[in-house]
Amino acid sequence: MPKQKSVKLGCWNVNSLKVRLEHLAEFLTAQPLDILALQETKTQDEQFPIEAIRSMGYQVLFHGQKTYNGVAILSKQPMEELSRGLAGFDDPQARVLTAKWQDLVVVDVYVPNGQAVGSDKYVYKLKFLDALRNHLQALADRHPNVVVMGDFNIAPEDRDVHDPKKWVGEVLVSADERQALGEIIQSGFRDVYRQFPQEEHSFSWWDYRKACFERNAGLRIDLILASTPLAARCVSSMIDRLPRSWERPSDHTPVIAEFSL
DNA sequence: ATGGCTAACATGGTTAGA
Repeated sequence: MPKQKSVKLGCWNVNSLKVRLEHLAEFLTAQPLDILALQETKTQDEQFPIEAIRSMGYQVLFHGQKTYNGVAILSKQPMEELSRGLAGFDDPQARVLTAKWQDLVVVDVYVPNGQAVGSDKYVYKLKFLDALRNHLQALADRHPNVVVMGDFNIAPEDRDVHDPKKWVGEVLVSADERQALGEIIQSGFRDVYRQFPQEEHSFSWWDYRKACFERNAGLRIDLILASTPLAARCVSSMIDRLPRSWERPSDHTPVIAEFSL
């Protein structure tokens, strides 16, 4: 019987890696995760701060572009890059990175925002989610332990929304995108945060405007989804609000899950 | 009423986020 070990994973939309490097170092000192998936690095690969990440004690894979989007996976132990983007979904936007870490397949995802229900960007969001479901299905067919984590830009349920009445039908909560997320989950994944008792009004993103963080007027749109066999090995999950309280923060805060493997 | 912040790119004001 192999010895059980604890593996801690997290995801965080940093809203510019360059601006948030000090916060990242501070966070990883407080929460020495085994794997951290970043979104919105907004960094071209040629300019990626490999050395700064290395000095934090982490290896890193990255898939970026100029100005927008960009994803990166940090880990203490070696990883192998499996793919960039989604098979069969030709996309110039750098939003998905898939890697193998020991027996785990890790998918770092930055789902499109969608701008407004019915817009071109909303249509793109739904197509992206369909391609993401296919990507995850193909991975889960070959690997029992798949985790997909990042900024989904969808609040799964009304309890993930500070004021559901105000948000009815809006992008991030609308029926079609919730349905698309539901299809991913129904294909064999679990939102591990909800496997444990959590405080009401737990959110992962707060608008910079109108003192939303101070009023806890937020949404839970950053998710860790684990394949069913892996989800059974999840022992805890939490949102770490602390980095959102720091000076000049990202508008998102990290989400963490611990597994017994 | 379409604002209110923040970041990138650029160096003033637009694009995008969510």
